[in-house]
Amino acid sequence: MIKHCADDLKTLSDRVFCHTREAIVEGRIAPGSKISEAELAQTHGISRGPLREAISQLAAIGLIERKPNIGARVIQLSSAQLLEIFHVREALEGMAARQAAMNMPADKVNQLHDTLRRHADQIAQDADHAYFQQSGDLDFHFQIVQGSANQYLIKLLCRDLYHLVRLYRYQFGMRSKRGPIALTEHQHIADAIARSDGEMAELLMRAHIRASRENVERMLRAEQ
Amino acid sequence: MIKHCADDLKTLSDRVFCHTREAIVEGRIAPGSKISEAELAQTHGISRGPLREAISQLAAIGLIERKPNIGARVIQLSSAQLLEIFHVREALEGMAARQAAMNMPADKVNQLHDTLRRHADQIAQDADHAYFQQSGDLDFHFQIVQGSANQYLIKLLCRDLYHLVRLYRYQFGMRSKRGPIALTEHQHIADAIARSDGEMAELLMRAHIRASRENVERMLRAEQ
DNA sequence: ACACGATGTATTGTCAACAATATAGATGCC
DNA sequence: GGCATCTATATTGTTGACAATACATCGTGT
Repeated sequence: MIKHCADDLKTLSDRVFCHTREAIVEGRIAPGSKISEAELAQTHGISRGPLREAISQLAAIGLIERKPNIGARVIQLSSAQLLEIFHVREALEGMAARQAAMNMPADKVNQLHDTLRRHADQIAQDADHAYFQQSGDLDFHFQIVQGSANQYLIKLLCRDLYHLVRLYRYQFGMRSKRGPIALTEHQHIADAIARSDGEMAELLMRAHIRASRENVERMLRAEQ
Repeated sequence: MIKHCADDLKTLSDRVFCHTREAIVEGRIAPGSKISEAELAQTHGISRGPLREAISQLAAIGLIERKPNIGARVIQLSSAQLLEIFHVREALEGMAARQAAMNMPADKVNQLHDTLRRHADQIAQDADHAYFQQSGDLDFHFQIVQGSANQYLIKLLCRDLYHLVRLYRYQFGMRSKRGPIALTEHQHIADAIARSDGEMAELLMRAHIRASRENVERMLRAEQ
């Protein structure tokens, strides 16, 4: 299970940043809603100084949009933006999978397989695969990105992009039947990494994300 | 020529962010040097409030590192980090070139060719190709990324990564003889985009960045 | 009834003082 | 002499008040 907030957050702005990020991502703060500095400061019991820094950070990772003298709003992903994110993920995570195949140490590969076994169990039990889709999926992707050993890539994906992914899952609230299929794809990717087959790992990862995107596209079309 | 600072920067923190970013990227603030809030605030004639927001933003784009209760330092790119950035660029700009081949409007393609003609002139005149390497090269890459029409990708590259690229060029101060070769590669990429050959555009862009990286690797080896 | 402008209110941007933490230097001890 | 500890200083984190900007309300004229 991923820990989204480090627990050694020393400054107020870091703590509020992290809490507010989770609140946004989990939909407790509605998409598109305005963020009032005074109000948020009061709910957290802090002054506006550190709060504004937290808001800056949230804007930096793209979760809120800020306009000078006007204020900050939680972003509302359009379907176009959603697909953009998928395209970027395809490029970056494809690369991550390739690098992971080359750099991931044996014990981390074992951990990856453990994770997948847990996911298989959960899918067997959980009829509508809610857990897997919301949290387990990202768990897998996280581990691979971490395995790439490219710090810049890790920061890009784990610090910024994945929170947007989490946000859209709440915003669009999609629940496909892809759970079991996705798990199989995950297993094939993990196998390629285990054999240090970077080429194949990238190919499979790209196909996996593309399939996920195409699934979303279908659902978007069906929606209207 | 790229404009790095928008001129409608309404708030103090935005202005100081932009100025300081340029100062760091151009080496006027030494890599690794500590950033004193009081000092910087005084030189800009502002108070520490907005200055701290500017520092947060600089940390968000990765130009400085900040530790709670200790302070902020300008980053000092290790050669390993430099190569990481090249790898990420290869993936992202490869994708950008492919998308640009599909989405770039005709007039923008013409502009791209104009830029390359100007670069050819400059290389013919400027014996050591200083201009081209420092500024012209990024000019070309900027236009292609813009042509991808993927807003998230554009933000990723233009807002964050390119400033790191500019920084390393000052930090490592490399001056290779690749100018003319790079220009040729640029022309081939532009041609592929003009024919809407996305596959080829990506291939050529990746090769171009890879060649650039390998050149840097050679120079790093030669240095020690 | 509608458009435009003035006024008052709410919100954001900025500042200067205060609190908390870390760094540097001096002192004492082994 | 080297090391730990305590103290003084400098730097960062936080706060509440003030200034500037945007928004809503009301009024006026056509």
